[in-house]
Amino acid sequence: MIDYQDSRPIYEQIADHYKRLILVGAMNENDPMPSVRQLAVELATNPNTVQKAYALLEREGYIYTVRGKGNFVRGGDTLVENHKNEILEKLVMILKEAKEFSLNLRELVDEALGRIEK
Amino acid sequence: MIDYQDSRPIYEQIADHYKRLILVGAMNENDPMPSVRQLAVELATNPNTVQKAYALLEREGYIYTVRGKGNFVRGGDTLVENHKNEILEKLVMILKEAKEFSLNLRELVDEALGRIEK
DNA sequence: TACACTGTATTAGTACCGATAGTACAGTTG
DNA sequence: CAACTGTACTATCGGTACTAATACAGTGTA
Repeated sequence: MIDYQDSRPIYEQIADHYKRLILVGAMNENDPMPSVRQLAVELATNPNTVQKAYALLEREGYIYTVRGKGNFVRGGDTLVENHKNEILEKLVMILKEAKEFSLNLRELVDEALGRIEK
Repeated sequence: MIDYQDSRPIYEQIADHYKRLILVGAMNENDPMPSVRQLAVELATNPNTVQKAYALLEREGYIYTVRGKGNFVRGGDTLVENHKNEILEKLVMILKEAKEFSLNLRELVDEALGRIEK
């Protein structure tokens, strides 16, 4: 699951992995996350690294923590909605840049969509 | 021109500044760039930092260097075209992610465009 | 209560990056 | 030759990101 060739930090890879599982519906509300220690052993990394990943996920609203018990998946449509907004934000940023340089936004978007459909 | 509050490195800010000037047409083909040493003095920074910015601009095709003479703006439509492609790439990346999570691309794009028009 | 599990906090080591500095080299122009 | 261009290389300093080791703290249960 961890790709050491990948330049992205381990904690980020872990976070993204579970973010994906949750958004896709492979994990549901209140499902327990693996314990910090257990996952650290599995991934042959340090509990702190896992913890950093979990902290990130918590900040972004994907999981919640109960001291002494564990981490659990936070459910609801809010998650999907938040994720959608994240993507929307990025999209707006890029399009704003394009607009600054007088590019034709519609044309740009259509071209992009075209490349994906295939 | 340099914003020390900005977390982005100085050399990147310099590069972006001139990239913008060139793309917008404020600088034209074969216009001379300020000399490395001169610009360093102006910006109260180090010649090496400016050089790093110029090296970046050269790698990306925005300027060309003539040993002993200086750096000059590389012109032509290629630049605008390249920049457009850069943006297009980013756009495709984001939309691909959105698609993975079964988001409605058209809807997403329209929402983004809507936010910009204002 | 004791133990085994959970997460939390602190500190330390390592590595990398950005910026600066100094110095030396090389081509161009007048 | 002098004064300007860019180029190359090395060294250093400071900050920050990442990971690790270790100790601390809450929860649940036999």
